[in-house]
Amino acid sequence: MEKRANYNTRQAAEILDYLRAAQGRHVTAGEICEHFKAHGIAVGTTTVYRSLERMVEQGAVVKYVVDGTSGACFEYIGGQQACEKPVCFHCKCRSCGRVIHLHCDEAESLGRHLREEHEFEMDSARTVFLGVCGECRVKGEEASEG
Amino acid sequence: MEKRANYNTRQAAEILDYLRAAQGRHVTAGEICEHFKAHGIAVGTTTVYRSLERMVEQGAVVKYVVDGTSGACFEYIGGQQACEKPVCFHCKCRSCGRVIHLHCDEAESLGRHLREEHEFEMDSARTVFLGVCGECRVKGEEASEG
DNA sequence: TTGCGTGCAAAGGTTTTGCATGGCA
DNA sequence: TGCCATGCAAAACCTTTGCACGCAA
Repeated sequence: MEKRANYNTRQAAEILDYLRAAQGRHVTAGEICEHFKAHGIAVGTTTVYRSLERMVEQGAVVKYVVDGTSGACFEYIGGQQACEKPVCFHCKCRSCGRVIHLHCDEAESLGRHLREEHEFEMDSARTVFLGVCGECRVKGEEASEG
Repeated sequence: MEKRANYNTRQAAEILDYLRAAQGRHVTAGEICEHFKAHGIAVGTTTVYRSLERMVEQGAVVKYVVDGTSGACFEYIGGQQACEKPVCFHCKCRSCGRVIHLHCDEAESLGRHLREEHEFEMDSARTVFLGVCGECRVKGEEASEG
């Protein structure tokens, strides 16, 4: 289905492994690089950035910017697109990292609106709504981070 | 009450002027610096960043981080009340990279829906709808892969 | 051979920090 | 006088680019 993924190189596999193991957490490119360095895993910085970029393009990974100064965050969502529903949105809590899956009409109608009124074709599989979930809001764990 | 705003310095006034004049548009710190330089207005880079930071703290300005590599965007909202109305949404074309800014009801109602039905408080300032813009769609530059 | 992924080193851009100066209450 | 904003220069960071090498088809 997908164009041949580049996950068959050792480096890409390492990156994906790390991403999978960290699922539910925010991971920056820098963090991955440090991890590799600390564990003697030979994967260069450039490769991390370029591989991540490809994975995002291919939809296996999503990228978002939580804070302009701490680097972009990446998250593996590769297997999550196996929803029967045609449209699936993801809401990610940036406090606890949990991802909520949505199949609601409102999101779909937003997509329709964007397409019809703004000529923008939203890619639901790759769009992540960032925010804070109910639990974390109650706990007031939101705190800081500009 | 309102801690004395730092708008009484010439520099802060210049920044605010620029921000007001650009209302409805997103402005980066770098853009402001360049503008000052181009017009012979003496305001240093450090001051721009620090003033912007204060204005954000004081609520006169909002800061968006749409893309980690192009600098944060700022927008003057000084006169507006701290209402439930999300300020702005962003649609990013992953073909040409352009970012479309939205202030539409549909996006707001999605935010409301998420809050009421899914207990999810979407952070509009950091959520980016990924997709393809009209122009690129027409050009068919997007290519398959999906 | 050809194409793609890799990696080092260096560049590019944004934002922050250190330290001293200047203005206003 | 005291506090805060300012500004220059340099540093710190994150990310991208140029160029050459190696591996797999």
